[in-house]
Amino acid sequence: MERILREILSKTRINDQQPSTDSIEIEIPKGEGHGDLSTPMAMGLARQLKKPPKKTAEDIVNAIENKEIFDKIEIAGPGFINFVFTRAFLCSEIKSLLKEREAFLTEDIGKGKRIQIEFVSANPTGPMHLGHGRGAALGAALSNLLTEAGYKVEKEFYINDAGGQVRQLGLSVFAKYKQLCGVDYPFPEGGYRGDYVEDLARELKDKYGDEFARKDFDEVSQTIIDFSYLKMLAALRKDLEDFGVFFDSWQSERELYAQGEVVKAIDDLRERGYIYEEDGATWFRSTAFGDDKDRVIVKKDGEYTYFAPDIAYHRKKIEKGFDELIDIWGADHHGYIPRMQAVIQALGCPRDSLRVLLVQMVSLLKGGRPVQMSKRAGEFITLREVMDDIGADTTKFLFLTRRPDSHLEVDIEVAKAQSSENPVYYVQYAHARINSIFEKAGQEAEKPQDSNSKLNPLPVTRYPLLDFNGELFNEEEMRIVKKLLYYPMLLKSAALAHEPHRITFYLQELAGMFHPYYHKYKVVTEDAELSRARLALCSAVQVVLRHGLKILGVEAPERM
RNA sequence: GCGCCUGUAGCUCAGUUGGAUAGAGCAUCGGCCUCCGAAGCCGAGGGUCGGAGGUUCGAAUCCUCUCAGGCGCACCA
Repeated sequence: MERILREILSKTRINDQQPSTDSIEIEIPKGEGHGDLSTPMAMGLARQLKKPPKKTAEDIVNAIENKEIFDKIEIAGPGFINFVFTRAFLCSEIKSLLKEREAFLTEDIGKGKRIQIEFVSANPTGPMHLGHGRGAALGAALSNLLTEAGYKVEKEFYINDAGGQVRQLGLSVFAKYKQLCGVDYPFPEGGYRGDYVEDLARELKDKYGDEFARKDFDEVSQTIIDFSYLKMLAALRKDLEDFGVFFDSWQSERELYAQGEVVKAIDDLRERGYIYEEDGATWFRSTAFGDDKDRVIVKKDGEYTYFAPDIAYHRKKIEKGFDELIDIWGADHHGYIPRMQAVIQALGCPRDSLRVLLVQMVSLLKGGRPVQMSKRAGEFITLREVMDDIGADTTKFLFLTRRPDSHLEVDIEVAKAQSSENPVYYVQYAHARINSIFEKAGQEAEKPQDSNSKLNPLPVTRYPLLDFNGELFNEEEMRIVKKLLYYPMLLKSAALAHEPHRITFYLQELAGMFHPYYHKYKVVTEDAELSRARLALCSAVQVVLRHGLKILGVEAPERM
């Protein structure tokens, strides 16, 4: 309905000026009594035209040609124009929804533009914590959202398999392995201490026996490191899949080195004039694009800094020809944004072709007490544990009911206690409930009817009920109708803002309208025509719930 | 010291990119299953939007200052 209103408004001429389609703001009024949709456009226009807002609003209203779909158009407050649609129009929109489904719910704002989203990218040196889970839930939901909005999305995981981290893992496993072989060996400073390190050592011994017991780490480091990190990577992947998160592409850091991408990237920047040597090191002039200081990419000792492969990595992303890049990082990396955007600009791309979304940390509580989350200490709660405790759907929903940049506290005890009354079930329950309404309707339809029943004898869940009489809708039903018709607007704004959590809230609101309605009115009644109308509404609610849940990556169960 | 994020109901959080009278879920209290699913419904209480100025038709939202918490400020990854 927003689309149609926008079209109508864009055709109005005020003082020979035609407002551009994009400049027209259309809002969902907060409270009732301000129309079904409203626009503050007169207030903005009034300033330009130097006329009173109310007068401008009148001019706009007078310029509207096609008024049949409106029941009422009011000018209110300082100059809002409030639109009330006719029941017939709203119902015809619901019919379109039932008929066109996804096509009705979504709008192609992406126009096939290609976006790459890189997220999680957890080091393969240990299990994922809740912060990774938050990033995973967000990245997956965002890519679903943007896909629905008409973008071509690629999901990528960057594997840090080249640096000191995986070496540290290898060293830790090696130390444990030696100990298992009965050889005294010091555990590395700052090594990884989790139980999984011992598990890896044991698996290593199972596979290779005492083969490495008398060797130095340097002699066998590659084998040990590869063995360890590949196992960890496989575990990460399994956890992510069980969490319902899948990637299209896995980019290895090592591969960037092996294929000469790192050297190429530095050469490229050098040609563009952003590389210089000083104090025996090689620097990238990131200050040219607003960074605090220039950054070293090759150290005095000839080693690359971590930043070098990151440059190569992002250069490769650009080469792949994406229209927009999105990186989802933990908030503790926010200091890298300026230098990464400097890279993008140095390579000739506009600054905002890379958008970095920060996911704030998740602090974990257990019965009100903070849990230390250090890998060193070896005690931390993993995404896997939480998932196993309260379920993947609940966990995802939990993350997606928060803005990504809000600091999130999760009390694991509370989460467990609430798992059976979690908001996710509230939404899923509405979906399942509608399903059982249709089962009931199906049974009723199969019963031998004595007289004039017009219930559709077909399996009603599979076929949209296009033939219903919207005149029969009561006030509550009309409110649900409008709520459903707001969904496409919401989806669009969520996609533009890159904020999937808006969908989560919408779904709770929609379910929050459906459940009371269900309690108050019977859907399947003696009155066949009324039943058809109500079933149509239920079907529409279900279509929207299913669509929203799908974007969030949460199951829409038929039964619970 | 500098930078980024966050301060909204007892708790956890939304607030449509500056819109109209600030919302939800938990928690608390009181009710509802012969009736399409009680993972549900109905009702009640609860607020100086951290604080102070400013911008304008209009501010929880934008600007300045300030207080509190978190996180960053490497030739570590």
